[in-house]
Amino acid sequence: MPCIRQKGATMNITELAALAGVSKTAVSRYFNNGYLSPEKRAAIEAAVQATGYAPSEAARGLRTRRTRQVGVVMPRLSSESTARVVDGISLVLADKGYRLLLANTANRPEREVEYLDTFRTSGVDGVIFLASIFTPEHRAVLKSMHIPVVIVAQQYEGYNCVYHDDLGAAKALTELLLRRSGSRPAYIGVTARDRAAGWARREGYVQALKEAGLAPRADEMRLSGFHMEEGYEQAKALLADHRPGSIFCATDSIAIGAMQACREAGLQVGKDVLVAGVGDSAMGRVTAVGLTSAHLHYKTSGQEAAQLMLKLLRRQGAGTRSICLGYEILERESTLGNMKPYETNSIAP
Amino acid sequence: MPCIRQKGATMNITELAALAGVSKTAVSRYFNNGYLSPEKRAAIEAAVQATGYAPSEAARGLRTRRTRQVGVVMPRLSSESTARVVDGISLVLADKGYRLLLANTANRPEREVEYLDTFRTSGVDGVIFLASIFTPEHRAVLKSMHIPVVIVAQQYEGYNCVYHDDLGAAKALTELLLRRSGSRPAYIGVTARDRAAGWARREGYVQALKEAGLAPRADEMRLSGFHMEEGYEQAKALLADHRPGSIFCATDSIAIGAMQACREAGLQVGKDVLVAGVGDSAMGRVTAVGLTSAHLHYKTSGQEAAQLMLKLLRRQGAGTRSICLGYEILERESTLGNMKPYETNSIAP
DNA sequence: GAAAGAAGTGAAACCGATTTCATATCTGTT
DNA sequence: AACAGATATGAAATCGGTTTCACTTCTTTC
Repeated sequence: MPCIRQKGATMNITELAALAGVSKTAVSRYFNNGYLSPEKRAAIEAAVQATGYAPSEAARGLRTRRTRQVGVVMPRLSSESTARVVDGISLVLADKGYRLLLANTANRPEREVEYLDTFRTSGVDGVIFLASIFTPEHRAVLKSMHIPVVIVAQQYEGYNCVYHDDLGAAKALTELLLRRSGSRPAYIGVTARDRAAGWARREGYVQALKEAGLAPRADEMRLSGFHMEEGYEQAKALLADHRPGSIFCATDSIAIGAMQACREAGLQVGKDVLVAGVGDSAMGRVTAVGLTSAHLHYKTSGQEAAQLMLKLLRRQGAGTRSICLGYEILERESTLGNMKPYETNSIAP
Repeated sequence: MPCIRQKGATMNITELAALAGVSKTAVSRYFNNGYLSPEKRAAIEAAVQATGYAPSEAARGLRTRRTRQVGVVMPRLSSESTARVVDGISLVLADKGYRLLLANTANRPEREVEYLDTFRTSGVDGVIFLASIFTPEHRAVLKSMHIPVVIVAQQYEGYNCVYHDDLGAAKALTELLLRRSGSRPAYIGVTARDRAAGWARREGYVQALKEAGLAPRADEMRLSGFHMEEGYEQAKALLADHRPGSIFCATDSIAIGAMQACREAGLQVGKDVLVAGVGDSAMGRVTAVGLTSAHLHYKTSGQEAAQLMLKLLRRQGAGTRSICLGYEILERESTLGNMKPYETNSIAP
């Protein structure tokens, strides 16, 4: 009499083998494309169809030391750019049968190290790291990992990186502001400890100024946080001191806060004062005055990072690889001045 | 002479036990709070500190049948509401030592079923399901899962759910539009197969009309997709037919598209035509005319779902539980008419 | 002071797969 | 006809933990 499995219990390879009338080795071969006669293959297939059996990932992982899981460490999910990157990663990985383990550090850098360590011990096959700042501790933990690591949005020598041309984008936008306003743009940015959004974008601004024969001035450069409100405060302070003809902001959120401050100061954005941001956020496309920004290919960077990870997991290629993605300047009303727009504020993509 | 492990190799419990001079049973007890003398505990602690040893999750999971992983199935990450929910989930789960396995269905419902099945076999301890539509296949797969399931953003009898009062929010907003405009609001929504964002919000609109003694009219109710562009198109068509005094939109994205269409038709939003949406998106807070919307507690719903999941994993409480979260109406300029605002369009939260 | 219970211990069985190994049966080549 | 190589097979070892079990020692309790 056949043994009926209890509800809730899962069948194992031995039982399935018995059901199909083959050895468990044969069943294992069925799932791993080993030598197997067509007859056995068919018998196993039928048994699998009938029972819905699937091999235990835990047992498989124990023996093979591969979990088919990739860990992703990120500062926070509720940020448009991060969400887009993770979206890109998940699409590519899922396609290749990898699962994605998420670690949300909620903007606490100490947690980044903690999670990297969790991943090291919990047996993921690789880690994709959406870094913001990079401390010696980060370096130490990354060194101690014996699995592939890909860093997204930041460039670090000796690591596999997928990043954006933050400097180029910032420089191009600053040049645009210079041309359109005919005067020195001010700057509102974030901490330089964030080498991409902080340092590189500021450096782009500085280089553009210098190449125009202008020396950057500390009182025209302000440090803000990532939130709209902080951009608003810094812009307010800036407008109280000087009255810049234009403001380059390191992120769209800051720029949107800045535009609000300008409006409240009685200035017409896009005319009296020009504003540009970076990131091409959904918000910047629907503001009162459309925000000029640089589109960074976030989703693509996630996809590229995942592709790179897959290559590393297949042990393809030696050494580390760096992929730099470009940018695209989208000019909207916030920098029009008296010129014709390159692109108007439209809801079309 | 002590055996030096090769680089890249991980130590196992037997080796650590040897190093600490105890049995592997003792080491296991160390990590699972079993009977253990203080002396042995100290010896093991020292060995763990020295080597950085951590038990293999695969081996542990094989024996215990618990992975400390919770699967999350969601339609897409690059949506503000979804990202906020997942953010909430991850915060609570991480805090309790659970890891989060992400399945991004990229808006393809057939993938939802596929991923639920993957989770069933890959040994997660529980599944949180951010459902949009619910087919018989969904029901079948969910029935066949012998692990806890929590459904977020939708309410289904017989399942553990955390959802929003979509009907109430829609009704309240429609009533607000009725009061402010003094005329019949039109409606732009999404497919009723989505019982929360589609059916419930439409029902809220219909109920508000009926209670005001008005019969809903099919030609004033239009079906849109979730994208801004589709809201724009539907609003354009609506404005070509009638000229409604106000439009209630099932989502903020649709509403923002609709506002754009109104503007292009030469109508002043908030005066000639009132517009409201649902979701309190970041975009709606920065539009030319601030968008009146209902704040839904997305992050909280993620946290509640995770809490509920933890309870289920601890086998606490019998039967299923449903948690309904409220809403908060945020009135901005898009519905002002000639009234004083309840809340002005400010960048403050 | 005997019995009952709690605390502490390690050998061995066990979880469910993959991989090794020894062996057998087919091809196609010399 | 002998041989090499590819195909096919299943018993047994293995991965690294947890759990069971049999047993010892130390407290309480009556």
